[in-house]
Amino acid sequence: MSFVRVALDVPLRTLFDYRAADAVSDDVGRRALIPFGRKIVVGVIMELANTTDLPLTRIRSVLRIMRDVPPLPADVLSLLRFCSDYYHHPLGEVVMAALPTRLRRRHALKLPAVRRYRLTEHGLGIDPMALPGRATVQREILGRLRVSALGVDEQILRGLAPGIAPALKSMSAMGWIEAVVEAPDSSRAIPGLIPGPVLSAEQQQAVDSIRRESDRYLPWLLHGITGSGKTEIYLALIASLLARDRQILLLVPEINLTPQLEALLRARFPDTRLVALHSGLSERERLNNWLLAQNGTAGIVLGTRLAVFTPLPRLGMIIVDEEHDASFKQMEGLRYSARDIALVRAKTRKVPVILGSATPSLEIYHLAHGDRCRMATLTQRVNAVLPAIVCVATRGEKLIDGLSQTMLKALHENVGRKELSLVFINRRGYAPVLYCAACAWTASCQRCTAKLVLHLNDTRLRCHHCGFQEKIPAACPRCGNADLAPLGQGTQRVETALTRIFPDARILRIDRDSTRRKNAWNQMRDRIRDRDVDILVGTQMLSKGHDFPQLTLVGVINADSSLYSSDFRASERLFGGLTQVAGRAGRADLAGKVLIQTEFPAHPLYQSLCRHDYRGFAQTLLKEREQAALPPFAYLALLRAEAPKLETALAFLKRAADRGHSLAKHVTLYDPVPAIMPRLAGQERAQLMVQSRSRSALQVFLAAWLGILENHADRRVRWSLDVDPLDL
DNA sequence: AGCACGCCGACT
DNA sequence: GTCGGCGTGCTC
Repeated sequence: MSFVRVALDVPLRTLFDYRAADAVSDDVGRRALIPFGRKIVVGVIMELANTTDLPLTRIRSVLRIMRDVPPLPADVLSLLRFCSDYYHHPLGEVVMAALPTRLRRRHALKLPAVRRYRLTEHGLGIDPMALPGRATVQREILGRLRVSALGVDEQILRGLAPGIAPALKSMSAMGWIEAVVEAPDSSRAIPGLIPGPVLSAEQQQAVDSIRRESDRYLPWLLHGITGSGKTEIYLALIASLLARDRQILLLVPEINLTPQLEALLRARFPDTRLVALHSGLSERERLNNWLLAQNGTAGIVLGTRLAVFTPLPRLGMIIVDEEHDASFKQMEGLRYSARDIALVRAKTRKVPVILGSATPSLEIYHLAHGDRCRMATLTQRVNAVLPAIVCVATRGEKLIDGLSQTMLKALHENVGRKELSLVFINRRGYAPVLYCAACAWTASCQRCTAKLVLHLNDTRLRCHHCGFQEKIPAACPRCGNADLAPLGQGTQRVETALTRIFPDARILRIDRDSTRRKNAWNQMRDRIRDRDVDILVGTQMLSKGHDFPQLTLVGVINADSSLYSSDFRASERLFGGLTQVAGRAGRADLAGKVLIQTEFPAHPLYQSLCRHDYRGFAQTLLKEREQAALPPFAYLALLRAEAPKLETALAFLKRAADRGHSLAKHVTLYDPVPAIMPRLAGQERAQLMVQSRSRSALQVFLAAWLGILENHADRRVRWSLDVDPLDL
């Protein structure tokens, strides 16, 4: 009798046994259609078995093993198992979350025809420039096909512009181009390569040392200051791997960053099939790209954290760009760190993994000082020097909408020189607080422990945590005073102030609100590139990986707010964030200057920042972390609980702690406390921290502890475990 | 999670 | 007399 053990998308820590007479070992990793309760669902076969622990009467039969796409390979299955064990999350949910949504459903798949187009003899003789001016799409296609003698995948062409499909049809009809239909795996050929800039000695050295060790598992921290050309290193490494017929997995923090990098990769490697994998794709694109990665056709997979689970038969290297970025950690459900999982995956596949950053996480920086991780360092900017960073003391200063005289003067001069300036505030909206001067009332969210943020362009108060919004009251709801005042600065307020102070300057605000409209961000980037802007006002969005070549002045206001936060990672993040914004200044041939307004110019963080001294600052923080037994010198887990009443959540955690104490060996359980934001979207939240100097002791404890917690579930409380939490 | 079963309050 | 509230238990 043969059985299969199936992973299902249910929050249960078990696999489910089914009868499957026709199952063979090649079916492990395949999807199966099965009856579950009174529904029919899709699961993934994790194991074959000859026996089962259940009475045979309870075993049902698999309806169909779905052999339409190849099975998940062994290394992905073991990675998913690892994830489930390490993050203590039900295996079924982990496995199903790693599949593209289309594959989680039972409907038959329409599999994409892999078709590429190439120029015919006739087409080769057509001069794109000789086409009528309005034939932009045809010109684009011809231009693209001219670069690649091998032809270009239809999917890639379709991505070039809207209206590609009909153009392909008519161009085929005219005999300019022809379609080549081929079996999925036959498209490999020696990839063409457009040479990039000549590498600096330092860059070349980094590339050489990584290349020397590229046949085994080895993590590399690529620590390169902003503007030092880390991307060129990735490209050089990618080129050598493609030449050896290997696939590269390139992970980036956010979708925002992919279009630029994607364009660069496509330009440099015109014959290599590159696929993107992120949540911004349609289900269909996601499935197609995933399949191209899985069957080995895609040479480069560029994706966000979810791409770390993609099957890659010829994987040769994993690159994690902006390794320190918090977006690599998923904050709900399976709370995994794609950066950490990338390390595990590289290890099982015996390939190198490159972790790039100008401001590495202390975890990785510390790791790179041991013998299990190498470090390659870039200390010089390509064709530029680092900007001068200067603190502007604001204590006792009179500020105009948050801006000091020094800042305004610098902006004035920079605008006069026709150079680009950036004012950075990490807060969108007009003002973070609406305040009644008569009775000290402030507008706060009914559902969260948070103040409502004043948005003046649509005259509403908004909660940035739960999305609640309402009209701005005409008078104080508590005392009737009609004189309500906005307190503090947001991007809109600074934009308004600058417009007033510099009436002739072209000012552009960039934050989540101003870029919400589709394509808005692209248009804004074009405006900046075309030098149609004098002053940019923006949030974090601006600091992540964007190059603004003419930017020479960066002003930072309200940086102090996170200086004395209760989160032990706050200063690491502040230093990193400020280094990243500062790094936007002074590229190409123009010197840059950075002004940071602060009440505490003598603070060691700012002192290190002004000296561009990441190393010194990191060493100070590491010493503190070691003394306090915090990561990377200890390992943490957080049991989070939420309930309608805080007392319920706290009581649950208290009971959990009581049950845990007897199990705790080399593990410390702290007292349950309310979360940083005790109420969020109407739910009250608390958390319990578990700490250990030993990762394995922590793991052993968590496994035993969760077993107990599951048997004492309180249905009023929703709880979850966060291993290696980033936010406390 | 989802969905059944099951036992107590206000309605056609 | 029933419709439906959500407590409890189960899914191979």
